[in-house]
Amino acid sequence: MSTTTEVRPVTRFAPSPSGHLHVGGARTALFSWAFAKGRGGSFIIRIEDTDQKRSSDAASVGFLKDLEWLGIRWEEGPEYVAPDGSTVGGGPNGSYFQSERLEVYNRYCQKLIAEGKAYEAWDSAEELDALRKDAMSRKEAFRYRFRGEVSDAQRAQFIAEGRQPVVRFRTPQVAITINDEVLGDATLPAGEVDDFVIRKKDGFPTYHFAVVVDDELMGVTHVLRAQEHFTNTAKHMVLQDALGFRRPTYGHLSIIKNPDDSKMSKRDKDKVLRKAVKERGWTAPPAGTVSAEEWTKWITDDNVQLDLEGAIRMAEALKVTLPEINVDDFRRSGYLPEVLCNFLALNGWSPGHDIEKFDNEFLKQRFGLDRVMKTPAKFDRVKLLAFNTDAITGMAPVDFARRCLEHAKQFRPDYLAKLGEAKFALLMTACQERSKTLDDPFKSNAFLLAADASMPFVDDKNVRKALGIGAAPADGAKTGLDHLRAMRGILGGIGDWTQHAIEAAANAYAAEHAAGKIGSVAQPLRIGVSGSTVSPPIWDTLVLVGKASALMRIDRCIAWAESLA
RNA sequence: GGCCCCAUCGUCUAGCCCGGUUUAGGACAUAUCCCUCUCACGGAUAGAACAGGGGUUCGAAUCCCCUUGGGGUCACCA
Repeated sequence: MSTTTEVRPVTRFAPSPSGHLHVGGARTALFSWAFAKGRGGSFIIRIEDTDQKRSSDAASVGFLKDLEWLGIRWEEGPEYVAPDGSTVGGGPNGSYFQSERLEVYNRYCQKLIAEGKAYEAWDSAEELDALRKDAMSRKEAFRYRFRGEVSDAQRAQFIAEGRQPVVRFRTPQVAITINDEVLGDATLPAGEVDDFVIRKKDGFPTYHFAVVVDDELMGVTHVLRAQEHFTNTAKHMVLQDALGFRRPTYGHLSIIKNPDDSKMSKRDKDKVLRKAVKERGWTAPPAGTVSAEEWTKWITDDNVQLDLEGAIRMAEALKVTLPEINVDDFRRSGYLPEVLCNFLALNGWSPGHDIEKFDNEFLKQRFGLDRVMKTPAKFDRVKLLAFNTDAITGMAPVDFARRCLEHAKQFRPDYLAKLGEAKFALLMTACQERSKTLDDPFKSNAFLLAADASMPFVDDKNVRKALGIGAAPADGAKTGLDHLRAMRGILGGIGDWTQHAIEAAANAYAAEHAAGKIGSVAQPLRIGVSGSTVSPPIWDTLVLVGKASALMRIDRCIAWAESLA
């Protein structure tokens, strides 16, 4: 028993506080979770909130909901009540917020100072800047080194000046070999790591110090994290040695990039909006998007980000689509959590044997560090969409309907209100095979929500062709508009407004007047009730719109088409 | 710039560690055709890669070196 307990891995996901989970973070969490859970171990979440400037508020752990949605649950960490009522988190090694563990870090920090392994440094920001500039002028990387003992008199003088010391680690001047299960071993030459800060002047530990102390105290055995931490690992290892801690196994994951090779970032949304604004030459915010002050700040400083609601309104005004970056963005767009996990796992890992489709259970059983990719992956939304499409078309109709209903409650309440239960169910059956996301039934059928008296008709090539506008009909042949006029009369006489009855009437008409070509009748009807040449199957569409609305829309369409001719 | 790491179709990748079984496999995307009331789905077919150069070897995508390209890091941010 005890021997098996010893080999059970403990992993953790340790983000700084955020309201949203970024896809890169989601993948790190997924891999960490899968690694531990597949080996009977446990998975911890810890909040790295040691930066007081990025102060945390209530929304600071909003990303927990995203993790839960993905099916990633944690044994230890912040407590979270899932939508199903169960509680996730808690645990014996808390607090899981670093800002609440200051005395722990101080204890170890004092120990290092007492042993001469760390020391107070009193340099001001200006002095450090000067040192950096100096190093830069010699084309060298700046490395802080112990600058000599500070006498008691000097120390008193600094305190009198109101200066606050930081604590720096006295890094041994030896070569340091980083062991990494993904990237392999790498040796940094002696002197490469400087005397880095372990306690800031505000008394908070730096990331490097807190992470080392917590990983030890929480029993973390395996650390999977972003590749940007790879070189930092040397700092963590010298610290572990100085404190007499064991060394966890490390694995550094490559970053996820955009198709254009840029690093995927939350700023990408603003990038898209700024580009569109620039192209249109807008100098003021469109009405109902963001305030003038927000606009000014945003447009003059590329580092300023619009909040999500503002960004969505702006995107609508600009008619651009915001890139999905956060897990919640994908949820909003109608992606399935199991598909997102599957696809995320494929970015940087593969099970081999040409297996691509799998669930988290499979991932848990098969995931290992030996098959993790060293190279950065580009996030291919098109392939993600294809995976999502496959999952949706392969879903039992009842499941599709149920999940769309959940989605609609959350993001499309207006469709629910307008359609009612029966028509909502019909929309689901009519849309499943042509839906790529849970949002498609709504996103691509906005005409269902339109008012009969004002629904717009698209004036494009396809519409004109289907209606026969602008082109002389072949000898004696009827135009689409002619068919529409005739069908208006036939439809008006149908008492039993069902797909079957409508189709039968249309077929009979087409057989006699359109050489049996139902398409030349269906398309004008489609334009009539939806405003364009694209909709769900036409008989379903007519039922969804309803008889009265359909007739009214067709009348308006005829009048509109006549005005074009 | 110093230091560290990486390199297979357009993209995600299999194969590489343990050289020959590879005319380098799969998926997404692309092209053409078929199906079709629109859109989509689906079916069929096709094109598409070992970054470049040196070695080692009977033989290299697989091992070694160099070049080029890419990434990370060099904060009192994580």
